[in-house]
Amino acid sequence: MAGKKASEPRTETGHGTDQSALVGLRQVAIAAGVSTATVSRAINTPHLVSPKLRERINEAIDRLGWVPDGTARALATKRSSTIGAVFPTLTHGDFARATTAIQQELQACGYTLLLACSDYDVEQEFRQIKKFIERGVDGLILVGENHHPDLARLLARRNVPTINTFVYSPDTHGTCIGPDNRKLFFDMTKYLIDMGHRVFAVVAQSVENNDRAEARLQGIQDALAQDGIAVRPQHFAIGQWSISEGRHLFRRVMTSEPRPTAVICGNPSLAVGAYLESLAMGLKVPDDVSIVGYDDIEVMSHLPVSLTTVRVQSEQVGRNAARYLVARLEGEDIEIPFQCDTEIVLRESSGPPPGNPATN
Amino acid sequence: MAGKKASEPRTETGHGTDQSALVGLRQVAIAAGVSTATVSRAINTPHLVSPKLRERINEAIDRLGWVPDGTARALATKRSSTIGAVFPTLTHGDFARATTAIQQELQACGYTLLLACSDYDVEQEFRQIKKFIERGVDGLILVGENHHPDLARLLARRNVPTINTFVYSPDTHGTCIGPDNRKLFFDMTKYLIDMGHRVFAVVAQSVENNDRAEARLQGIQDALAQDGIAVRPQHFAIGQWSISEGRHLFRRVMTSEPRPTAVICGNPSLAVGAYLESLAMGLKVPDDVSIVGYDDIEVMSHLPVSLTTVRVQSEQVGRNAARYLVARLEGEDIEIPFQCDTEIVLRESSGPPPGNPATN
DNA sequence: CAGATTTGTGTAAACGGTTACAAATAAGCG
DNA sequence: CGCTTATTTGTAACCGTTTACACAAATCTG
Repeated sequence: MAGKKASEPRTETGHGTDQSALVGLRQVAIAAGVSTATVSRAINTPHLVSPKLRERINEAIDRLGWVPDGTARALATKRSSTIGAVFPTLTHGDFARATTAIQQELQACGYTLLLACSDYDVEQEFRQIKKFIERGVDGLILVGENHHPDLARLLARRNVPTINTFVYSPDTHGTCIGPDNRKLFFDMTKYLIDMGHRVFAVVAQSVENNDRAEARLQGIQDALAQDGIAVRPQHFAIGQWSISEGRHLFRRVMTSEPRPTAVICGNPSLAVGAYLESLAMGLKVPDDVSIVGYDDIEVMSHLPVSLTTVRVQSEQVGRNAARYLVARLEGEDIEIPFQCDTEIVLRESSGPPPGNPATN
Repeated sequence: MAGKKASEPRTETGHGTDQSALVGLRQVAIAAGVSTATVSRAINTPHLVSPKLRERINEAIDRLGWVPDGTARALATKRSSTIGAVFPTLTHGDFARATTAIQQELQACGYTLLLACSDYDVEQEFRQIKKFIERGVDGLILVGENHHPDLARLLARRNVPTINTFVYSPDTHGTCIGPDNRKLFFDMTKYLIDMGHRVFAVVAQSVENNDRAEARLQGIQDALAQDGIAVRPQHFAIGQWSISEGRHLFRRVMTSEPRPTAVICGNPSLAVGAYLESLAMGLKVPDDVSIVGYDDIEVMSHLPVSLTTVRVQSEQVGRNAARYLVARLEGEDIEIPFQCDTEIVLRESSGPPPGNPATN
C-alpha cells in the first residue's frame, strides 16, 4: 500500500489524492474485469450476481480500497438516506436525549442525521428546513406543531415526510408523536387540587413559539377552572429557562399575597431553582409549599427533598419518530404509538397544603 | 390524520410531484431563454452574468419555484458543504453546548452538520466516520485524540481535514482544540495541596476510550507526586457518569480510612452527587471535606454550598473547531487559538482541611 | 431437441448540476 | 477602422452511481 513513488514524496504532506482520487466504480469494474453495472449490483443486490464474480469484485474492491460515493448514489437513486432534524436547542436534556435516540435509530437503519437548532425561532427553523430540503433529506423531524406558514406547502410540494415531536393532541391534524402536554399538566394540577390546594402559582418559561409549553399552561388552567379556581396574576411568573430564574420567580410568587400553597414549574431548571430558593428562604417543602416540575432530570430525585415531576420518555419519542420516518420511506405504513409514555412521578416535594394534613 | 383513502384524491394528498419534480436547472434555463450554464453562473457567480439576464433568470427561478439540488451540485463540485461531527454522547452538557455552537457556526458559513454519537466506542466511532466519508463530508470534528488505528490512514487517503476537540496538549501531533486537561487538574490539585490537603480521594468516570478523563487523572497524580503524595487505592473510585454513582462513590471513599479531606470529582454529575451525599451523611462542606468538580453546570453554583469546579468554554471549543475547518476548506490557513479558555471557579465547597483553619 | 423461460452481464442513458473551452459580442486603441 | 483584448454566453463533457433494456447463456419443457 505504501511505497507509491513520484519524485520525492519525502514526508507527510499527505496528498494521498494522487491515485486514490481516481478509484471509483469504474476502476473496480476494470480491475475485476466486469462492467460497472455488475459491480453496482454486487453491492446493492448481491443475489443477482454470480458467486464467482461477486467474489472477484469484492476482492477488487478492497484491494483498491474503494468507498462508494454517497453523493453520486444519492443523485442516481434520488434518495439520500438522510434525515434532517431541527430542534429548538440541544441544551435541554429532553432534546438531547431525543436527538441521541434518533441518531441511534437512524444509524441502525442506515440513515444519517442532519441536525440544526432553531433556538425557538420559526423563521430560523424554516430557513434550516429549506436548507435540509436542498440537501435532499428524505424526511424531517421537527419539534412542536406551529411552524412557518409556508412550511406545509413546501413539504407537500417536495413530498418530504415529516413528523412533529414532543407534541400530541387527540385532535391534531399532522403527524406527531409525544406527550399530551395539556393532559399531563391537567392531571398534575388535578392531583394537587385533590390534595386540597387552592392557591396556585405557576413558574414557567415563555410560551413564545412553544406550543408545548402553551399546552401545559392550558392544562393547568383547565384543571383549575373545573373547580372555579384561577391563577392570580401575581402568581403567574414567566421567565427564562434557568435555575437562577427559577429562584427569582419562586421568591417573587412566594412573597406575594395570598401565599400560594402549590407552585407548578414549567421545566426542570425552574423546578430545581424553585426548590433551592425555598431552601434559601427557609421554607419547608412540602409542608409550607408544594413544588412540582416537568421533565425528570436526575438531580430532582437526589435533592434533600426529592421533587415531584412529570416524566416524559424523550428517548422513546426520538426513537419512534425516527422509526416512523424510516418505515414510511421503506413503504411500510406503520402506526407507531403516537402518544408517548408519560408518568407523574410523585416524590417528596408535593403534599397537602399547610393546615390540611390529610386529605388523601 | 385519520380517514385517508385512495380513489378520490379530492383534497390535500399533496402529490405535488406532478410537475414540481420536473423543475430543474434545465427548465429554468428554458423559461429564461438562456443556457443551463448561464443559470448556473447566475446562481454561483452572479457578477459574471449581465444584469439583464440575471434579472430574467431570477424571475424565472422564483416563478418556477426552483430549488437547486444540493446532491447534484455536490457531485459536480466534489464539495458537499457538509461537516460531520462524532461525539461520545449528547447528554453531557459540554458536548451539547459544543454541538450547538458548531451547528450555529457552520450554518453561518453555509455548511450543514452531520451528527453521530459513538457512545465512547472507538469501533462505533470509526464506522460512523466511514459513513460520513461515504456521504462526502468536507471535514470532520471528533472528540479526543485516540481513535481507531486505521483512522489516520483513511483520513489521509481521502484527504479529509479533521479536528480533535476537547483535548489539547503542548506536545500533541494532530490538530486539536480544547483545554489542557492534564494541566487543568494539575492546577486544581495544586490549589488543594497549597491549602493544606494531604489525603485525596478521586471520584471519576471510567477512562476507557476517554483520553480527556485520563489526562485529568494524570494531572491529579502528577501534582500529588510533586509533594510525594499519592491517592490510596481505597480512595480511588471509578464509576459511571451519574449523580447516584457520585453518591455511592463518595460514601465509599469517605468511609474508608484514613478519611480524605479533599474529593476531586471527574465530572459535574459526580460532583453534585458527592455533595448531595455529604449532605445526607451530615458532613460539613468544606469544613469536613472539600469537594471539587469538573465542568461548570448551572446547579453547581446554586446548591446550598456552591461547588468549586473547572469551567471549560465548550461553546468556544465548538465554535472554533467549526471555524477552523471552514477556514481550512476555504483555503485560508488560519491559526485558531487551539487552547481554549478555562477557569478554576472557586466557590464554597473547597477550603482548608479540617484542623488547618488558615493556610491561605 | 426446438422453443420458452430463467438467470447473469453488459450497454448506455439518466440523475441535476458545474465548468473548461469555444464562440460571439462589446470595448479599447494607435 | 482593422486588430487586440475583455466580457458574455453557449456547447458539451463530466462528476460517480444506478438501472431500464437488450442480449447471451443456461435451464426447463413437452
